[in-house]
Amino acid sequence: MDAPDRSKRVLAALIREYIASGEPVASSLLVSAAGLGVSSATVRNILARLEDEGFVQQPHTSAGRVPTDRGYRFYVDLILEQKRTGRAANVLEARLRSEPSHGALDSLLPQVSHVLSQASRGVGFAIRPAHEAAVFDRVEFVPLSATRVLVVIVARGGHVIQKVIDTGEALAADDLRQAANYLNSEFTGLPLHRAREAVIDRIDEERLLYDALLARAMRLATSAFADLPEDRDIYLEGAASLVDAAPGLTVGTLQALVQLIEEKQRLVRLLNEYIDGPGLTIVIGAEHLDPNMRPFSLIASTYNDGTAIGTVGVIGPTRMRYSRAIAAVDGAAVAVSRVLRDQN
Amino acid sequence: MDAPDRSKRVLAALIREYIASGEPVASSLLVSAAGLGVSSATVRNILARLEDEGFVQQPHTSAGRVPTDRGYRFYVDLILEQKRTGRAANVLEARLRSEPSHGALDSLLPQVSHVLSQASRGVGFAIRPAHEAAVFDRVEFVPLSATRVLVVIVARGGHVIQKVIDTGEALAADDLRQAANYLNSEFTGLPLHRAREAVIDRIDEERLLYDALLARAMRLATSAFADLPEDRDIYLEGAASLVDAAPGLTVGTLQALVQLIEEKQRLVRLLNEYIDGPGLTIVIGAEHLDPNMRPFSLIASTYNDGTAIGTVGVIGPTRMRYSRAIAAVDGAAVAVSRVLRDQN
DNA sequence: GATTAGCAGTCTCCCATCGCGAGTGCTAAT
DNA sequence: ATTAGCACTCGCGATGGGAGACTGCTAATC
Repeated sequence: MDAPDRSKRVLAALIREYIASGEPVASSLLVSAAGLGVSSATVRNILARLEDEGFVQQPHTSAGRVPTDRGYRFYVDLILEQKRTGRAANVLEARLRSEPSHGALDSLLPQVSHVLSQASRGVGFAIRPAHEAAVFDRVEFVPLSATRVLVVIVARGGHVIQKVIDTGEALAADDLRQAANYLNSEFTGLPLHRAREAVIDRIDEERLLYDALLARAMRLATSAFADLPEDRDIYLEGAASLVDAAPGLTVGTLQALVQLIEEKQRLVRLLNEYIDGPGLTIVIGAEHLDPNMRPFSLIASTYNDGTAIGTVGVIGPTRMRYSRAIAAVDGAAVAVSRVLRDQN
Repeated sequence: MDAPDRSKRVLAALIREYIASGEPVASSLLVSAAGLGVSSATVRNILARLEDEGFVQQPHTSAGRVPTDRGYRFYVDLILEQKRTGRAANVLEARLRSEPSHGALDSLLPQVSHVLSQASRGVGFAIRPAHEAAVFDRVEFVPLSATRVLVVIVARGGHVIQKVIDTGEALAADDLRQAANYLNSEFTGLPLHRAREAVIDRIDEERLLYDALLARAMRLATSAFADLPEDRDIYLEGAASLVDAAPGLTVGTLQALVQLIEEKQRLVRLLNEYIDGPGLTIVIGAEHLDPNMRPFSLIASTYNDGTAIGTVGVIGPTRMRYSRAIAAVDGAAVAVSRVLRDQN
């Protein structure tokens, strides 16, 4: 192993070649394609070594080599070392800013998922920050029928959460307005989960017993803040392109994929298992916990709007254009963060 | 053709058999399974005739028969003749009513799509009524930031439509409230599209020039009612089960399917092409306009809440349990309509 | 001691061949 | 009109052989 450097160059070249062609790569092809000044026999020796080490593998004895997931991991780490994220971020940022939109997440994220899907050969996605992290700004009650009320919670940054509650008692529009005013004067600025706790604490205070208005406000607040939908809006595009990669996929795998698209919240759960901090998260093939995801790689990164954290990323076949995809995901995360921060 | 009646019985039996087994049906099997008192040779004669007429077909010379799409059409029409919709509707209705929900569409429709997906071997879906048909009840403006306002339009029946608009001028909470009050007093009870027209008419009236409040209200109303999101909420379940039917499907077909799930609005567009009135719509295999949909059948029906019309239905392989699926879809439409009407 | 040319070996892929079995169509008898 | 009987057809799976693609190994070379 006295020329580990050359080994690495060969491995990288092989992976690039395989990503481009999809065919097992022969030693002779490596010699001509990647201009290393050695013979195919030498390359064969190197490849044999790489195979022992688990970076490549032969579909069958007389075939060329194909990267293993471990090989891809090496390649990805190599890319991460020399990453220059700048370009992609700037291009995307310019594009996002040029949008005739309010620059709100609603218009940003679909575009991001679109761009990401094109950069990889797979599914691009973009997920909103979770409600929990949001900061309570204001609540508004809109009466729908005698006892049903639409609760509109406005979070800092203009993000809106809503749900319908049943009050169990008939409330006049005025009652609702008073309650809203009270809650808005009391709880503004608290993170949502803190606000919920604060409401619960307050309920124990005795003066509630004597103040009907207060009591009503707190009852409303309790059901308004309870069970906020866990759903995080998620934009997703390009699933159809994954079907191209399908030939050779298990039925189970294909189903896992379809379920991921059909019930988007699954994706959120999947990501929660992996992401533990800001920055890039990359999970390659066999590194997946769910066996059905093993034919795929996941590249994700987080953006934040100053308070809350959202996610953007890509799911594609393990044979993915990593270099491009990583730049795109990383760039998208940076671009979205920047656009959002300028907003507030 | 002196015993067309027997032909029909044979055809129906063959289709039932094929739907159950998925295997080409042999003449001998038909004799034993469907108790017609004739020999297999006779059945073969009948089958030869049915094949000439295009109702069945042989995968290859020495195989049993498989129904054609035309055969399925015959079968479906047969079912429709003797349909007794009652049972399924009642079972489902009981189930929907027992829900601890507010009986709102939000909780009704997911359940419907679930039930329908189980009844067929495919995708069950349920679509909300289009906004356009909704009747305007009340509007509410919730300020988000200096110039951004959340518009909440409440339709008769408690259905909520919302969008964010940019007012272009800073408006105080009081301004917004006055505007809302004015709009609510003027336009309540109008169908949404009529309300929009009414606003436009009103703008031409000259007194607007002299009344700042009025002018502001109409400006708000204009952007509030314009470009209401066309998106019709759509609940969909069971896409993964269609993948089972996949072996033998074209890549294009599989992609069409995935796109239908990924971008649900496509389904709405698809349905718009077919549905022209209330009641059952059934499109079988080759009857589809989109070639990629030809491996599938679609069964849909409409429900209505007194004013607006929504859709429920099923998409599955042409080899579908039609009898069960039709009963389920029809029943679901009836059940949803009944539950909704009792609500109002 | 690393590299390389050359060559034998291996394995896939493609094609043709060949029974087997299933189920038909046809014919002749009822 | 129905039916029994039988020859026939065709798909399917197994078998085998030839071509081609790359490799691993050996022995020569720098």
